[in-house]
Amino acid sequence: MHQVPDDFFARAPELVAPELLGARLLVDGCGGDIVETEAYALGDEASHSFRGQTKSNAAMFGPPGTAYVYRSYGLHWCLNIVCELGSAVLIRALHPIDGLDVMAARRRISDPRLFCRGPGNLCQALNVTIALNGLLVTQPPFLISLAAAHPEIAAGSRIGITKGRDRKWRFVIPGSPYLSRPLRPPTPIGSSSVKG
DNA sequence: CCGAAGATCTGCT
DNA sequence: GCAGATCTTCGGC
Repeated sequence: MHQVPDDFFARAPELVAPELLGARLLVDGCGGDIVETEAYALGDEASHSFRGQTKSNAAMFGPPGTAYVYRSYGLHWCLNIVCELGSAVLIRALHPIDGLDVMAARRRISDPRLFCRGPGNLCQALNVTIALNGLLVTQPPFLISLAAAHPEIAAGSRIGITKGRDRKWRFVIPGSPYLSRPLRPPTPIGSSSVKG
């Protein structure tokens, strides 16, 4: 584990996203190791930045390393880390390690595999809300340490989007029990399943 | 000015 | 596998 270099996030999100796998993400000392990320680029029709800067997505146009937190479906919060201008990496799941009892209480469940399974659950477990929007993830209450060694990485289609499904910008540690969904093998032509 | 859509999650069938 | 919960911005009329 080591410090994040100053220019780490000042790159294309599809390069940063796989490198965040295995990194430890803590918020006020609570969190664990990232096992699933997705990249959203500027000019990417699936990205919130696609139609330009607005009030709600302004953090996406902030400096690299900025936290972009948005509300999803009126209920959940989701955490992104801004990369080069107008792009970001969505943190989708992590392996809970520190503050397990706190996360259990926030999530009101006891199975650690479910604490941070999916972007909404992750934010509930780490107490990430709009209050953290616009803050730098290289500063408190955030703490990010990159993995000492690169873990095994696999890529697939992003989840829950209707546009931009062609890009294989979902990155996971294959076989991890903490993924929001398992990574499925490439879908044969003509299959009923579309999601990867 | 109004309403459709949305980077989700849970519980029930 | 699917519908419902729930809210806010922004795009279109």
